[in-house]
Amino acid sequence: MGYSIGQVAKKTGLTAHTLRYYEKEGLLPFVKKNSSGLRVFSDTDIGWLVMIECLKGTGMPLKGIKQYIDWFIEGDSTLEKRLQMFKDQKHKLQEQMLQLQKHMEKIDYKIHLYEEAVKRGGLDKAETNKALAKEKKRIFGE
Amino acid sequence: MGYSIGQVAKKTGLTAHTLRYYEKEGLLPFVKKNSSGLRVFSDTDIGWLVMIECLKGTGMPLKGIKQYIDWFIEGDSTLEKRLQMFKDQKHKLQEQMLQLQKHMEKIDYKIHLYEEAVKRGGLDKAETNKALAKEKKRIFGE
DNA sequence: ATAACATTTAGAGCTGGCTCTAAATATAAC
DNA sequence: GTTATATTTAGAGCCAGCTCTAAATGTTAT
Repeated sequence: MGYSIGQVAKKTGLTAHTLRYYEKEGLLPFVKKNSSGLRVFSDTDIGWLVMIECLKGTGMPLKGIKQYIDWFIEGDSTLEKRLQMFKDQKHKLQEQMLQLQKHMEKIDYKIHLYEEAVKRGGLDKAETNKALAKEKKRIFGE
Repeated sequence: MGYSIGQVAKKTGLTAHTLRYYEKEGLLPFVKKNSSGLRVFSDTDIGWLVMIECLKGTGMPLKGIKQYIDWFIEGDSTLEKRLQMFKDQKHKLQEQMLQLQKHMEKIDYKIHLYEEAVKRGGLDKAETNKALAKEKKRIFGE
């Protein structure tokens, strides 16, 4: 029910330094301290950390995450803002996943090219130029 | 067939500053200069930029990208290394996409919670705690 | 030929997100 | 009770990846 900063660090993979940094940046406003001034993380704090990891992992900067937390503290008058934030983040995430899919196709193609190249001892210049021409067309138009 | 740094900047969305920085970091070793010292980007350079964007977009640091370019310059003796690099990057990309999928589930759940909350004018504490307990269990075990 | 704009260089500065230090205090293990 | 380990603070340092500056030179339009 109460965890030391070291325990939380071990379990989350973040360092104690990073946890203190997050607190300083306003991302962990609910972490309590005991009578000697040591941080005691609660289950709720773990929940916030999981959310922080999620938002950070989808590209939201710490400032954006702090905004969400500030809205949470502000209370029910910010429910729509928070909903909108999650909707926006979902949209960004979808675009991100589409982009990664495109990158995956390029990388798959490169793997194909290099597997052929390894077999024959050199890159296929014609194939390489074909791919190049396609990209040039995409960027500079016809 | 030959593009100024400004043209390339406009088309790729990178700034001219960034393009010069990439060159300085060894990412654009094939960009030529004309008789007055101005950069002239070729289709091949555009191709490299597209590859750079792809690798950067999948989380590879510029140093890793430079390593690939150095191997390319080194020639056919590095074909296997380059193949392996792309295979490693594909693997990382797959993990990344899985992770994003998990983040998406969390965000979808939050959207659901906040849509309910907006309807009723406040968050469902019971629901919130349920999700919290699940995360705590996942991180700290039983 | 002149004005407006683009490009060059070396190098300084900036931002985000940590990461580490040092010296003091707290807790745990024996 | 003493050692070993953990935590505290304020503040400095670090790294990646840009981003900008200034002063000189090049290019384009009229």
